Amino acid sequence: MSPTIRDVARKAGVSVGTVSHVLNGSATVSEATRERVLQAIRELDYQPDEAARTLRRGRTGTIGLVRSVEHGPHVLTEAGDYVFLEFLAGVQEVAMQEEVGILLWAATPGPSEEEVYRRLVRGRRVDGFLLLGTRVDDWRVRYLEAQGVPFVAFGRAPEGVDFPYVDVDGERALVLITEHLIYLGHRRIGYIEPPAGLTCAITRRTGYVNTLARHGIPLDERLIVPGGFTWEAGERAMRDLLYLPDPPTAVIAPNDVSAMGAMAAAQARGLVVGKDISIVGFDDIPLAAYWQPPLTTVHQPARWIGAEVGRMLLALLNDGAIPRKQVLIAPELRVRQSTGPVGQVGGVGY
Amino acid sequence: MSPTIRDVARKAGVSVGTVSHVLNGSATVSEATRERVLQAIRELDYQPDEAARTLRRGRTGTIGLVRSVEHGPHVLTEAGDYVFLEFLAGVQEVAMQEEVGILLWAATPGPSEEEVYRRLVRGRRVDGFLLLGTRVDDWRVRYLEAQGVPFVAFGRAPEGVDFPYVDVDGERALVLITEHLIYLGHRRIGYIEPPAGLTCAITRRTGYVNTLARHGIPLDERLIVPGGFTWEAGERAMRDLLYLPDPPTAVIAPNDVSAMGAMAAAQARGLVVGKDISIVGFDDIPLAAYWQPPLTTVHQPARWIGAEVGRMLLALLNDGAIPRKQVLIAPELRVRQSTGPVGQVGGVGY
DNA sequence: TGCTTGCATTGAAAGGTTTCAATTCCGTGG
DNA sequence: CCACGGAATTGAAACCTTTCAATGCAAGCA
Repeated sequence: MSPTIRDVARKAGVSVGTVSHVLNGSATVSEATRERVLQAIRELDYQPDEAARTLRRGRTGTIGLVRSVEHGPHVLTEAGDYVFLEFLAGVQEVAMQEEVGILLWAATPGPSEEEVYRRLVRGRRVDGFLLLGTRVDDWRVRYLEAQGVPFVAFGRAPEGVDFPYVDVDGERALVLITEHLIYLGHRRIGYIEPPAGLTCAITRRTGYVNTLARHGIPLDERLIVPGGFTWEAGERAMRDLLYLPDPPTAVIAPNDVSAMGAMAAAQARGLVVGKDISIVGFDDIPLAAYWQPPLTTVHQPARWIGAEVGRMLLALLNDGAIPRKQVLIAPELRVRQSTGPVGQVGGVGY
Repeated sequence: MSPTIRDVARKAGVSVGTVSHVLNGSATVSEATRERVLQAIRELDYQPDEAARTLRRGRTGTIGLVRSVEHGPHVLTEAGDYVFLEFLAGVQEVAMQEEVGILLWAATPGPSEEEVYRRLVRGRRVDGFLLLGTRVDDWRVRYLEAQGVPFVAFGRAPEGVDFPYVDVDGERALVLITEHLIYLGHRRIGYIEPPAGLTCAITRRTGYVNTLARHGIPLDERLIVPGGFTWEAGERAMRDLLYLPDPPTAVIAPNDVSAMGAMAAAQARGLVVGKDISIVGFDDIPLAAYWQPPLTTVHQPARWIGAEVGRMLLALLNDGAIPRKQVLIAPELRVRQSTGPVGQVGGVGY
């Protein structure tokens, strides 16, 4: 069907080797034959078969991106996904430029996810991986390192582990958030945790806990509730916090979408967000600034991170080395109207 | 490095052919040898090389999805992207189930996009394509049909063209929207168009124009302004409409995000949305219901569409045929508070 | 016993490229 | 006129599977 390199060779009156050399610049070819070969390629509309190339070269020109999704029928598009969208946009920008493909896969963490990675790696379908959201004890990291497959992560490496990544400094971010709330007069600050197991859960909590301590505010364990990145998780956590005998006057959510869910729960209780209760998010998704009330949050340049992570992986693939192995971004707090000075304590009629 | 089928054969004491048959069930293999082969595979942690498979089989197990992006440094994540996100989630759901990969690429419409498709098709990198947003005169459709490459589109085929697609009936949607506004008493209804060139621009406009006519409302060309799917496009279009000597009392935007931009522009003029001016979106993105004021819009089940389109393509690839070639979804109007009865005409103080 | 049948297994070709060692071809210097 | 060196080109192996025709073998039947 499709013309092969052999057809081109025949048409141009040269050997297949020569055509290949023209294609790849792998040997000097005289200008005359070069032109003849290119002409034949044009006339036949020839395009090298990528499978054959990959087989021979051992490189695919593709990077892998496996999305971790939870179980259930509607597994994807949980809220972290607005960040995913931006991240992906960044990755695509450099992928487009460098002419590499992105092989997108989805898997639920656990054995089936491991199977996916195994298949992609051992089946040689990709040259390297982008990891999204690193975990404290990350099987993927161990596996890819063991197999010698390059990867770069969006998400900090846990203590004692060393791999290339880009991340916003979550510990520092929580210092900023917590101090902001303390300066507003809050002393009972609720903290909704990111999903357990993620490295960001550790680092952020450290920032929260240390800042309270530094300001002489005793830690109340009941103010720390498990959470997740979804609207529903934020709603639920906020409800739990408001049920406390001595509820918080401010709440820190693990991301913007769950903060919005938390807002909804607070408003359902008749609270005015930014006045009766302060709420802080994380990510600064495009809509955060336009939310009612506009959401105080930490800016996460997901698109830039995506592009950077992509560039780092490509550098790793092309040169085997990387200019700067770990990039930790200083967080910026975007103060908006969802946070405000603490009101009359306990005066939130219920 | 990695073990090959030959290693497995040697270890199990059979020929490579037999191993392949075990792998693919392509011939009857006695239970005893079968078990021996599987054992060898396990011990070696063997995984067939996908490039070699693809080369031999002529199938990649991958479907292509090329995102059309506009020029500029920040090309992606224009607003259609919330829909893209949901759409992608749907596609990924079935891709995960059927164990096929998604090869994601990005290209700006024009010659470079054509080049991308050519490379993917002729380089045999994918088995088929998913098209996102069909155009009136769509080079991609012509090319893929000419090359005999299967594809399914999210977006209706233009008049006289026949290919498999899934879409919400845009014409009917605009009938619903326009009638809703007319019932609320509006007679000057602004219409912001989707980007020119998309098939949906044609079909939707038809619905708008016909409905006005059916209700005896004369068409005012000045109320139809060009637009796009971005926040900024909505803002700009709304500003233009409000500058008219006799501005509209209701405005229809091409999607939710541009509707939000339009809202911002109206509010900047001191108008109360839902009272002084009604605004309607399209898509019903997850945040539309939570917007202030909640946005009246047409629901577009993008996730379901993604899954359906994926299923259709896989059916096409596996069976060469498809149960139902074209799926046109009846639109549902979600009426919320961004639309309301027409106020005192012209009384919008400026 | 000889022959057929059917199952299990094998060997080798084919798929399309890259790459390496080998060859051809020129022109130049001795 | 020969030898040599460098540039251009070639041929074939290698990458790893799948698949098809062929082979081996045992059992069943006459």
